[in-house]
Amino acid sequence: MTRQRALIAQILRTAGRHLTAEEIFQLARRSMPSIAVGTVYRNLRLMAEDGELRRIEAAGGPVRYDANLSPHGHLVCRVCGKLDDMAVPCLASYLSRCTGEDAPRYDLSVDWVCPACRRAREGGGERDSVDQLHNGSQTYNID
Amino acid sequence: MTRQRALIAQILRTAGRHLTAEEIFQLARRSMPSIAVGTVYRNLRLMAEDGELRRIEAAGGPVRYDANLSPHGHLVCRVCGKLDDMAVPCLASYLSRCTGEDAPRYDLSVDWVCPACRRAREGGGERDSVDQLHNGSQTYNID
DNA sequence: TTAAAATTAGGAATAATTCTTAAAAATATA
DNA sequence: TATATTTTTAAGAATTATTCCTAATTTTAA
Repeated sequence: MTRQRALIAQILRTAGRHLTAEEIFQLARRSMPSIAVGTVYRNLRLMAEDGELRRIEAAGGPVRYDANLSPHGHLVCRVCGKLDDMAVPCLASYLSRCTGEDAPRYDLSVDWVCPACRRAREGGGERDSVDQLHNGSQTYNID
Repeated sequence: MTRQRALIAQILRTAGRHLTAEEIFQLARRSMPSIAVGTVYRNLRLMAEDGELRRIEAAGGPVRYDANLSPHGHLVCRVCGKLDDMAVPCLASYLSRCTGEDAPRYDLSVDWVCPACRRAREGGGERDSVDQLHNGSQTYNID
């Protein structure tokens, strides 16, 4: 565990959102100006291999990294590109049965139009059902 | 619809597996030696935007393209890299409820060790339960 | 405290993809 | 059908994301 790796891990834990390698590099050099971009990539790769963080390959854009290790999917707005977390109950246990993995790692990204962009598109006014669904909790029965 | 685009669509439909842009380019130039790599990329992007084909971003490797439009996930072997299709019943309808999309497009890739690599690793011998799942209707070998 | 092993900074190299431009092809119009 | 307009193409330069290389530095082990 080097100072560089500790810094990268801390940035990701406190970010509160999904950062790209480049964003992590820019944040890291604020407190450690000598850090190299290759160091950021190498440590991100190693930590992902060790399961200390998750790689997420969201549609189109560059790879992002997530310190939240609990299984979840991602919603990608096709209008503004915003990335949201999404609970997918039961998916992990279904995949565990299919693959024989104890804790299967998956990457799920779903294309949608986020509530803000949907309202802008539809001219505002009516509240649509998407907001309620997104803020509520769904159950996913796969059996 | 140009000759180039028709060729690309036909290659993907008859491939029987998930091709990268580079593989599609190599196959295309056999019957149309003048085709340019940029043309392949542009048409793949346009066709994906139109929903005529699916982009799949499997862990690590380059983007692959899939003419199979029915919703399904992908299994990626972490040892040999082989890519298999995988049925995920109910996921599409769950995502439809969450996102408000009629036919939500998703990209699901799951990290596992395929049956062949698992046997090689464990020294062969015992049939494991993964094989049964794999040979059943859950998954089919595509790559 | 010193030796060995691992990691770093810095930059070159690579891979995948997009962009640019003039020419060719496709489509619309007369 | 001939011609004008629009779209798409080929070719390759440019860009973006990422990995690789090397000597120097840092970390770990003895």
